Amino acid sequence: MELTKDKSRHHHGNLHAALVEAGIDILRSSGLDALSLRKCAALAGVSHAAPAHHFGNLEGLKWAIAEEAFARFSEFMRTHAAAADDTAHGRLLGICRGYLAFARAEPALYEMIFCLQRKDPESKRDASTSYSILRDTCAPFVPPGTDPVIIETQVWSLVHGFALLELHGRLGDTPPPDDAILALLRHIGQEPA
Amino acid sequence: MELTKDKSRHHHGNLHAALVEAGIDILRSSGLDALSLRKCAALAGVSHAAPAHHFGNLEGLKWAIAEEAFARFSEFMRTHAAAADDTAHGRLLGICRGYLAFARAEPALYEMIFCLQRKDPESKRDASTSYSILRDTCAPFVPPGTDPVIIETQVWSLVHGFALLELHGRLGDTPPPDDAILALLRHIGQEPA
DNA sequence: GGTGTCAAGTTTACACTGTAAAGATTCGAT
DNA sequence: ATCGAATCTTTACAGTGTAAACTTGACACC
Repeated sequence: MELTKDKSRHHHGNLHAALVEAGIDILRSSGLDALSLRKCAALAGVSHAAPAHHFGNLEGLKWAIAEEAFARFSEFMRTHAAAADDTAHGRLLGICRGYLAFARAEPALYEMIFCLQRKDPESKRDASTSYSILRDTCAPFVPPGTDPVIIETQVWSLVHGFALLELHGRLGDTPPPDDAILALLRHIGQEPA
Repeated sequence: MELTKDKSRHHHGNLHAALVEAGIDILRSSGLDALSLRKCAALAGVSHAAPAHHFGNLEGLKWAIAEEAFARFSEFMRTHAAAADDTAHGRLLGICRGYLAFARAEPALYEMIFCLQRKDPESKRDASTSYSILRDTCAPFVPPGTDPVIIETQVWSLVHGFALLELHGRLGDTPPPDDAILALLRHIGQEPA
């Protein structure tokens, strides 16, 4: 993917993708606070007001980046889940470990995907970035008569919370190992003892 | 607490607290993106460069606000935990419900407390805002020979993740009820069945 | 082939932000 | 009473988002 446009041509051709790519580069190298419309424009070799034409405003660009980041997250999870375990618990632990691995490998993208807030309330896009891999992996643990969303949300909350506490430095210098936290999932879907 | 200073006097007297108070007001009414040094200064009736003298830069002000927010959170949790249940599980559920209640009542303050990132790495303050209420409440569930931090982190991760997923709108229009998610804690500290 | 239309970028402009530097004011210890 | 230091103001500057008017080029249509 070429980021900088051909200066001789007035039309870029694929500015939308180039700006998102530039944004991801900035996010990775300098973090969320460094992300700006003007820097993305400069990185794409385009005037500073060009991004507004494509995304409306900064929030629009951020959501476009989040969309692309979610696509990469999904692809990461798909390949990670390919290492299939034969037990349902093994698969569940596998995707949770993958989830944590992505959060650590791409912390800025992870926050864009799961923490970005919408200020435009009239935007019709649904913010619930549900991913079917989690649903499928949780399915074997849903007791009859209970809402599958409950089981999924329990798993998601535990892993998401652990990821963010660690990313935000709230767990001190030596956080507990992943499997110690994920051990709680051995009781997922069970009735109380 | 008077926010605006007496115009006749050059010294404010308690500008530090007044600026933090102004910041909390802005956070509550307009959210994190609206928080700025200049707005806090204006709300405190002081020149726009005054905050830098107290907090160094914007990040310093944010951490000062986070500190005050954490004090209020602690006070909230202390009074909330006062409604003591006689069982250890009842107490655990109680503080988790209180935690979620605070997150919903003060979402901006909650994010300041638990999500603010440090860019100044040389700052000596520890970001691990551990609160002893959680530790005490989790103590009865720590099996002999295991690190208490593991149990605390399991509880904290579940509740923190759930709170943030809901705050960030990732759980759709009808999130599962709190107790359905907290039901996972009935197995906290147990050996696998 | 000329023409109209429209999307894609550019230019210009403005208000707002953080932050640095230097000056003014006041407090407090001596 | 005086001097130093802390506190706040003033001034200045670079960077930011965003709106408006303008320019360029692509493309269908006759």
